[in-house]
Amino acid sequence: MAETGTPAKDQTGREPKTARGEATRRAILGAAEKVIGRQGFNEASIGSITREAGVAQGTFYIYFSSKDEVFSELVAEMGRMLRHVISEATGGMADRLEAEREGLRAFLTFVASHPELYRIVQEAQFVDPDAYRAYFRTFAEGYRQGLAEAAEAGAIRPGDADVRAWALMGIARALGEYSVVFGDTTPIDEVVDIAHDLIVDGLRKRS
Amino acid sequence: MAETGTPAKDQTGREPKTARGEATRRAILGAAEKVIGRQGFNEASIGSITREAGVAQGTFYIYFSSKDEVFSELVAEMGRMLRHVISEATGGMADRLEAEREGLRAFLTFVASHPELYRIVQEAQFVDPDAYRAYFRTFAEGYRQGLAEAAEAGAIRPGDADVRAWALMGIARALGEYSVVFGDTTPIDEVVDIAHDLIVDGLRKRS
DNA sequence: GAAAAACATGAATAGTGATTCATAATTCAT
DNA sequence: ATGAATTATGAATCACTATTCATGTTTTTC
Repeated sequence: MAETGTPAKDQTGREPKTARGEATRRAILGAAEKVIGRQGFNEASIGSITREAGVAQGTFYIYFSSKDEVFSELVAEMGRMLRHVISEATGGMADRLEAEREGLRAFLTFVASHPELYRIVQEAQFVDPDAYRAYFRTFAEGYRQGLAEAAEAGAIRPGDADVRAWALMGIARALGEYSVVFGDTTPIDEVVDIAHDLIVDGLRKRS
Repeated sequence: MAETGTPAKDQTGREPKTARGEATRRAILGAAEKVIGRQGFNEASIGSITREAGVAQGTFYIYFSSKDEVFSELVAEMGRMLRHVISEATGGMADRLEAEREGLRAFLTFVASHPELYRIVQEAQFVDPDAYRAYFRTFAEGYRQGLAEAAEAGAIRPGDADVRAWALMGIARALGEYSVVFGDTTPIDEVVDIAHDLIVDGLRKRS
């Protein structure tokens, strides 16, 4: 009966039923994150993943039904971790503009310490478009709501929450990429302050 | 601009020396844009590209030395076209903030009419990281300069031009993706106005 | 108008790597 | 302890596709 916890997908690689199996599955997932994050989806062979995990090639298929499946799982994991980290950071904040700042800081901090996961999400656009869109839609929807409520409450200027949500996500993403992909070394706190200043007050000079 | 015409790279597929060859090369490049843009780099086989172009498989290698090479060429082409379109749109503008608006509009318009090229640039991050970084660095540098000069001249509030350039590129990119990848149908002009309002005046409510 | 140069063909090659499977080892339940 | 379930192995399979090449066609050159 029970059978909760089962993602209800297809006949995917079955869940381990032993501590030993659980450990092996984790090892493979961790190795996949490392190897795919480093070499990209196509360069990362099942062989290189299992080698990194220290198991035989066939073992992979005990826990995952395909190369794509392990990838999707990583994308979903990234989404969960990120949402957790951000909501943790902005949880009790009353001031929307401050929440904006702290959310950005949490995002950039997380990304800096998980560059592999970051690359994986980017690549998901091509490897697993559904997972990619789900990832962004989930974020965008939460963001949109927050902005809409803040505008409603008069905490920020009114304006289309949808487009704003995408624009602000775009800033976060670009700055994450700036450091991860382009290797910029400006300290996160500085980047956050500069970007937050732009987000809050815009470019226009005031008299 | 000028340029010699010979990219000076390695022993790449040679340039055509005949009108006929020129036409074939163009056909292949166009087919590659269509097929790779639609199916992604890895799904797009040389066979599918040459079929689309209406030539034999071997013909591909008369003009390109590898699958990667045709890809790089497309990325470079996208960069050139985009820079041209944007500088065309913002060329004589005195007001920096207006230039910002028109640049964004030009970008979104271009992207909407060339969704394949857009996807290709995104994918370049994994297929040809050097081309990808070159593409963004070139944009970022131009943007940075524009912002720095505007700040210098007192046309906008002072602030780190580098981070701002990346943030603003991020907005453009996210909004482009919003329409191309996520199929949003909000008219470009509306999106531009909302985003420009945010860029210029920020989120903060003023008394 | 003939040899040369350029272009085109598509079947063959050749390397790759995801997935399967027969077999073996380990762990669990009783 | 012992049969059943679970987990692990890694060599073999199998499909796929980038690239090459020997040959044929078209265009240019003189």
